[in-house]
Amino acid sequence: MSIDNLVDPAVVHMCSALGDESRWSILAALGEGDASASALARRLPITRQAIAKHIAVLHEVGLVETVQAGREVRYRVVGSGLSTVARRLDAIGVEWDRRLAAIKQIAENL
Amino acid sequence: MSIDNLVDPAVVHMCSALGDESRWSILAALGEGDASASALARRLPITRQAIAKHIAVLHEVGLVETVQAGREVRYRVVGSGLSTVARRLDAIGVEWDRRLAAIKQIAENL
DNA sequence: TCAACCTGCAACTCAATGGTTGCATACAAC
DNA sequence: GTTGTATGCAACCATTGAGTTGCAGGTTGA
Repeated sequence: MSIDNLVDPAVVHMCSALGDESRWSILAALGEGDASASALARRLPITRQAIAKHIAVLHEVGLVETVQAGREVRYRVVGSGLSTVARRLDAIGVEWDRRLAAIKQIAENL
Repeated sequence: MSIDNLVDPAVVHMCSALGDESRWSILAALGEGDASASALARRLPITRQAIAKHIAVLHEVGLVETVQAGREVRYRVVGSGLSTVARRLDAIGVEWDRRLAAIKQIAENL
């Protein structure tokens, strides 16, 4: 298995989405239960529009899903999205360590 | 266990570091074996200085380690770093899904 | 009808960052 | 000693992106 094959653009985008504190705050807030953008804006120190942009990013990578509830749009965390990227990262990490161990053994046999 | 306790600044920084294509290219190149910044610059389409900055970021979050080899500084991937963040992400994802299932069950019991 | 919401879109500011060039330094080899 | 190569630091540019304000369109309910 090649390392390059393990590098997935989807994983990069997912990590990019997760590399922001505000986005984690939104995810944490949604962890208390589904909420609309306006509801989140009342609890978080940023505006509704900023939250909307963040949620768009999170939705794009599949970390949140939308639930239409009357006139408002509620958002929900998709926990399995995190688990998916976690498995990918772990696989890559294991592969790297395996390769490193192989190189080490070759060096010792010299 | 609270979601907020699961949100770790170290994880955010790690994800931020992994949210860049060039950084993944560097990691992939290092997966072929340890290399110096100059050596990487010959293989990648960006300058040595750009690579040095990226490696500084990767080193800061513990994804690469430095190996002094004479006058040159070689870099090595730390695969366990990926595995660590993977476990954290998976734990958070599982917790979110568990909570979501609990909410669902409460709703069904109404 | 009108007021109070929620939503969406567009334009703007401002800081962070990916990338560059340039220069100075240090070490290795011929 | 000189040449070639490796590193480090600083300044600079261009782009991205987080966040804001402002405005317009829909719903709900009094």
